[in-house]
Amino acid sequence: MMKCASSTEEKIKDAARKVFLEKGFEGATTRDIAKEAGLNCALMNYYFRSKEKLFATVFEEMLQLFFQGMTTVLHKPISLKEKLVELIEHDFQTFKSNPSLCIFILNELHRAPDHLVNIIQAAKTQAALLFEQQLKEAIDQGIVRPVNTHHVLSLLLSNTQFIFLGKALTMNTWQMNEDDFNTYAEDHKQLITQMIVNFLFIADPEIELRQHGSESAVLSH
Amino acid sequence: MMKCASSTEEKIKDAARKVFLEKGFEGATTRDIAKEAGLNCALMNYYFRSKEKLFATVFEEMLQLFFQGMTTVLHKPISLKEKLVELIEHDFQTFKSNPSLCIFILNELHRAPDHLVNIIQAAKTQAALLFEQQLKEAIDQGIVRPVNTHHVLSLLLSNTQFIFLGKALTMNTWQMNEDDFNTYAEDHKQLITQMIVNFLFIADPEIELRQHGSESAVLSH
DNA sequence: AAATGATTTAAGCAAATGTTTAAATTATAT
DNA sequence: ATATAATTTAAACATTTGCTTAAATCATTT
Repeated sequence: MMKCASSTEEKIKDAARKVFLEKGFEGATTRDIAKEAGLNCALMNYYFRSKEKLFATVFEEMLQLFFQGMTTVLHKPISLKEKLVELIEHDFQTFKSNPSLCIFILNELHRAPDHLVNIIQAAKTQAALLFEQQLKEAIDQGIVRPVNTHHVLSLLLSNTQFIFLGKALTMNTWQMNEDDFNTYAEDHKQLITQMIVNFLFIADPEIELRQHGSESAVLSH
Repeated sequence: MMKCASSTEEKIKDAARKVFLEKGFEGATTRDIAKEAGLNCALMNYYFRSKEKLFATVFEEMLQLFFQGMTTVLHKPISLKEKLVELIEHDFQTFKSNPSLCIFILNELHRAPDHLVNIIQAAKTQAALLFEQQLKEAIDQGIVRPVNTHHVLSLLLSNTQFIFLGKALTMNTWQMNEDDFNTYAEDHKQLITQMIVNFLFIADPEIELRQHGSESAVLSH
């Protein structure tokens, strides 16, 4: 009864993912996807009912993958500071291995806000609240500057996303090749990690001086 | 010989700007634009030769406007710190009054990198070098942490853009109305200004304690 | 092997798209 | 006023689009 359904289905999804990421929803055509998959274009509607449905499937899977990584980090039994560092690391890794992902997600957010909002709402309850609680505790303990969860998440996401959003521009403007860019991205990751941690965590001079040496030395006159 | 060319031309550009901003290049149709302008759709090709050319015109004008503001700030005879603050203020203002502008620009960067790159290259030589020089001087004087110009510009742009890129998501996720969002954006502006300035400028305890009171107080144990 | 149901294909449909055409209208110069 | 050139319009053109159809192919069951 079944020949190799899952195989073709996967081929279509793979092709769709690639083409949608590259050209966006409107920019991609069903024939583009079929060609990329090396399949008849009617198959697209046989397995998924429409371009819209195929897109939604691919999009949700991709977002799922992204959130899964974040959720894993958020659930780890580690300190808030370690969590922040790992979240930044995770985002950098994700977007580095797939630079089109940011603009793809942001585009969908602009095209059909409700779609993304619904997915986020579902994922939110899982682990974000845990993070929020941990942040609040740290604030209560006077370890962290009093700041809204939302602001913190914005800081993380904006600083990790942007570098990859502007990758083409950066490489061109500053005459970089792929290696140069990776070096630059790595530097920037260190920089924003330091900046965000320094900003959020209220420095305990005794400890901070040993941990961050040069950065904090200047504050100890 | 001329009836009211410039008037119709402007009407088309206004309509195109609006529709392109809303739906992007592929998402917008020539008929959408004609309808928005209340004009026959053949006029679009009479004044601009093609959809692509119309888009390029509108896009370049919009980018010009954005850079003009930045250039003005960069040319002001003020300190580096004041410049940073004003740049952040300018970007926030620009994107606040036109939230679609970020995604629009980033989209074009993804769709046709060369287009944007050429424009930027032309604008770059004007005022950015001036900023770079001022930054380097400050670093030499030990006022500012040794950091690349590019990193600084990334910090500015990423933190100002992101909040507006994710506006729809933010408002929905955190149940905000337009006023709430504006308040949040204003808060975030203050926060990132403080964070970036604190990070870049090497604090002179004597002065900093008076300027930033609560933030730096903790560092003075 | 024959029958059945799942999968794949080629062909094409209806609508939409960017663009052109040729005629109609309007403004301007003589 | 009339001729001329600029502007505007309705209609249509050729492609491209998402999607459907109906026949062909393949795998599985009996």
